[in-house]
Amino acid sequence: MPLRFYNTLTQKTEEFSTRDNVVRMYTCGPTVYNYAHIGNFRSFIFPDILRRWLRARGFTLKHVMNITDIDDKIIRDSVKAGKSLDEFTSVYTEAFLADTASLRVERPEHIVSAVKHIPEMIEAVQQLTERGHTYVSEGSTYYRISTFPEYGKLSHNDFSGIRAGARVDNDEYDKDDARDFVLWKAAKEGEPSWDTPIGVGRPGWHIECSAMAMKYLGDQLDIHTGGVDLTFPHHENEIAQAEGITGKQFVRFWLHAEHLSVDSQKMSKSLGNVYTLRDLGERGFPPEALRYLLGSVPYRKKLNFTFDGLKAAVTSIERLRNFQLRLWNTKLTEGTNPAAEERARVADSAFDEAMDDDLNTAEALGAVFEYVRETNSALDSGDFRVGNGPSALAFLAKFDSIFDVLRPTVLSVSMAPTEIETLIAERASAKKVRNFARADEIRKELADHGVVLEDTKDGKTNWKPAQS
RNA sequence: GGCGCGGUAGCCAAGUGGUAAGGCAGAGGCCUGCAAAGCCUUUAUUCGUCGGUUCGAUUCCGACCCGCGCCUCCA
Repeated sequence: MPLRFYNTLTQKTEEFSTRDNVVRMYTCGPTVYNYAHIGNFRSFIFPDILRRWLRARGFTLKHVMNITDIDDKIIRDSVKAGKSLDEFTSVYTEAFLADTASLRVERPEHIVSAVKHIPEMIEAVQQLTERGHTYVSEGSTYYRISTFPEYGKLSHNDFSGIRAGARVDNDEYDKDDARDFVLWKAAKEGEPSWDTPIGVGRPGWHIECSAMAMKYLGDQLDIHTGGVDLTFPHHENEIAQAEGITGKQFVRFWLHAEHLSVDSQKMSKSLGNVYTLRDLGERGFPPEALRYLLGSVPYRKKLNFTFDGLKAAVTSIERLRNFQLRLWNTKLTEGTNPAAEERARVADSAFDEAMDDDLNTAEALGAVFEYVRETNSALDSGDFRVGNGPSALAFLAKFDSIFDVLRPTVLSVSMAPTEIETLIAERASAKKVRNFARADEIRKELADHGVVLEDTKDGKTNWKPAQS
């Protein structure tokens, strides 16, 4: 079966390909008015896994993500903090980039700042005006959605019941129609603004994504990702803007990531269940645990975050790492077992098939763990030979090229390797004379330094860092 | 009210018109001086409820119940 994704636009799972094997992809990035929480990261780990899988399937990526560094909340909070826009947003932009880096989220080819693209947004608004899609009211420019009959096609909302031209009373805005949205906001006292041909003011939120996406990716994108909550109105408005200008289909595939809840409830400050990556770190969880947890549930399925789930992720990762260590450390007998090669082949194709099916990571992991169990069993029985090593390591490497969790972030070992080896040798001598008390004492000492020992059948002792 | 998603073992979760992947946790066992790691057995006669279609439905259809999201800013 070919690679396929569920497309919000058509509400169907569709085969994916591009003419030139280049994927033009846009991801709605963060609004940098605070530290990102773990729910936000689901929306960024998803496109990361998507990127990695597309590359594994031979595509070249041209991926753009925006940083929204001008909007109402930013203005509100920066004023409150007594900081300039740039002073205020740069803190959270840096934090976001650091967090996503520690979560091993690959950097898109372009990370673009909204405030650095004001001219592009002005031009987009002007083009919409030329095409009769806008009107000005009290200095602000609005998009008149009655000029875009297809409005609602992404969110599958029917807006035909809303009367075009019916004046809507609204405390804040003076719009002709309730669904019209602002493209350019007239300047207000004490707020940052730009003096431009379309007036003194600042951009509306929606226009930045359309303008920047088209600047870097052209008129038509292959994939656009974002959280489900952005489907309406943000992405609907992006379509109205871009297609209002070009008359061409803006995006072929709209992919939306479901939300994360915490203890079955929406994250909110009042419930005290908003967690950041730093919070998890303080509780002893490394970033890859969150990465695994968020990646293990298919992106279109709601995910309920619990600390038990996070612990399970840690244990699962450890199982995979142990397997990798075993492959590295075990002395294998000569030869190649065809059955083991077949297992690797079956697991590999099951993994591919699962990922091709709209990134079914849960099923892909099922293939991985089944393979690990069977191969551990073969290692126990000696049915796994030297010649089977490469296919096993290759499969594990493929898994890790997508999930990227095998490399430990924190090496909690607080002892030099030579010293560890010396103690292991001393323990071996103690064991030889059945001085188990001394042997256990040494093992305890090493454990206190974050070192876990494993005695193997052939009398060797391996060590590994303790899990946090 | 409109649009959309979901209800599968203690928890997370995959899946199919033909009789329930995988992970975590629990229990028992093998291995081990003891551990660690690993393996084996065990844990859903059953997939929200009630009807229907079918030789056969968890999987299709209908109704209902429950949870959630969006419809204003939101990943």
